[in-house]
Amino acid sequence: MPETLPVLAADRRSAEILDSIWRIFAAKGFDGASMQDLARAADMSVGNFYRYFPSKAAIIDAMINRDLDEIEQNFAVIIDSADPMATLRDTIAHRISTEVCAAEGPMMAEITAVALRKPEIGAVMLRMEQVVTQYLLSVFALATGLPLAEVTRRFTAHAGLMMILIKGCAMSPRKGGATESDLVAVVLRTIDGVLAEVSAAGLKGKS
Amino acid sequence: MPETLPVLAADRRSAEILDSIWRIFAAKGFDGASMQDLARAADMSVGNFYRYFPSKAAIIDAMINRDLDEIEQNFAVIIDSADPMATLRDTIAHRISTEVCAAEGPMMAEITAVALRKPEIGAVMLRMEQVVTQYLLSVFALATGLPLAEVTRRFTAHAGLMMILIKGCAMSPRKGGATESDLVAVVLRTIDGVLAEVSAAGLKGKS
DNA sequence: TTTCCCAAAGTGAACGTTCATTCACTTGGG
DNA sequence: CCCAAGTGAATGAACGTTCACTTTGGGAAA
Repeated sequence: MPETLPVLAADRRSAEILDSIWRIFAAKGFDGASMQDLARAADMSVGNFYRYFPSKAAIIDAMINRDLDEIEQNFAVIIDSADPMATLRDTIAHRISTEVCAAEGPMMAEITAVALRKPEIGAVMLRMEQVVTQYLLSVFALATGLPLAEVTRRFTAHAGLMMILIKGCAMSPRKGGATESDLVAVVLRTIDGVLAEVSAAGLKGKS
Repeated sequence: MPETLPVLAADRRSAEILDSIWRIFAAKGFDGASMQDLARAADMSVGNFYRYFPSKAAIIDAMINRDLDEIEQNFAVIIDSADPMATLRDTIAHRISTEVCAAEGPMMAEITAVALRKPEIGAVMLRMEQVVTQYLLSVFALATGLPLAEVTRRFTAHAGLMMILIKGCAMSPRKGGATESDLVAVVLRTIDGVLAEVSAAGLKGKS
């Protein structure tokens, strides 16, 4: 094994680095964080840091793919569960929750802003959203029993709406550190409405 | 008139400057745009630019208050109209529209990111959202005939949801330059649902 | 009318700092 | 002994900010 192991080790190291620098990125922003800041946060010299991430864009790219990996794991659990639709709802409810939003909001906002500014990053983020959309549609298809093509045709926009709501919760301004729980409740109720609409299409199709 | 006129002139000049630099800010971001970039875009020397905006935070502050002025004018039209609820809906529909979102999205995303990162800017943005919320609640009160206190208690979160949807539309990633019209349609339908819920409370209260 | 004056508007070179990026070098495990 | 991992000083460009200076225009004095 002269090839796969070193590559895996380097990837693991990259993941460790992302762990240590993400708070710096969230606190100072894409342009505000200097390479020396990031290297110091990762406990290494500037020169060595460049061996892992040759540019800032590469860091954001890696962070997005990192989030994507985590999301894929979440969806694996959802799809394998007994009631995928209910598990999806619970997962979203957790992601919407005040604490999770406060932790991930600044980073999401930063990446969103950069994605709209730099086309290269925008492409990466668009691909990520498309993957998430595919997963959501898979769950919809599983829950309704409808063919994926029909679900895609009818509910792609519904999936997009759900993502907007989730992102919106994370990025809404905080009064004293937390999004108001009332707002979270209403958003969750709206998501429940969307999911109910999808489920209803399944029942109608079956009857 | 030795005082009021000069002040107004300076404010007008500041507004002109904001007009010329906002595209630079949207394209390069808060930290990415240098003072020399901004001064050049405003067609003036660096030193003179500092006379109008002594810091970047002052620029964002001015931009937010600028947006707020525009929004207040919109709401003045809405509240004075024959059917405030319907006019509100049309105004939102226009703001959600693909072209408007593509134009304002990057700037909104940038400000949102900065607001979550710098508490001083976060405070300004929070105040802005609170003002907008107040206006929305005023329209709700006007349309339902319910007292403002009750409307505030029952529908503040609804107003927050509407703002999340509007921001979400502006900041969603674009495939080939525009948000998909399907998504816009679903979002608008959701907003219609929220407005209908509010209106229903008014009918119930009256019957 | 002409002259003069002064405050406001505007200039841009200069300063010290910080940045991204490079590279000759050292370290350590196999 | 070799190669990947790691170092950090060095470099030149770009940054924010300042400041001594010039230009402009609208009255007051002549």
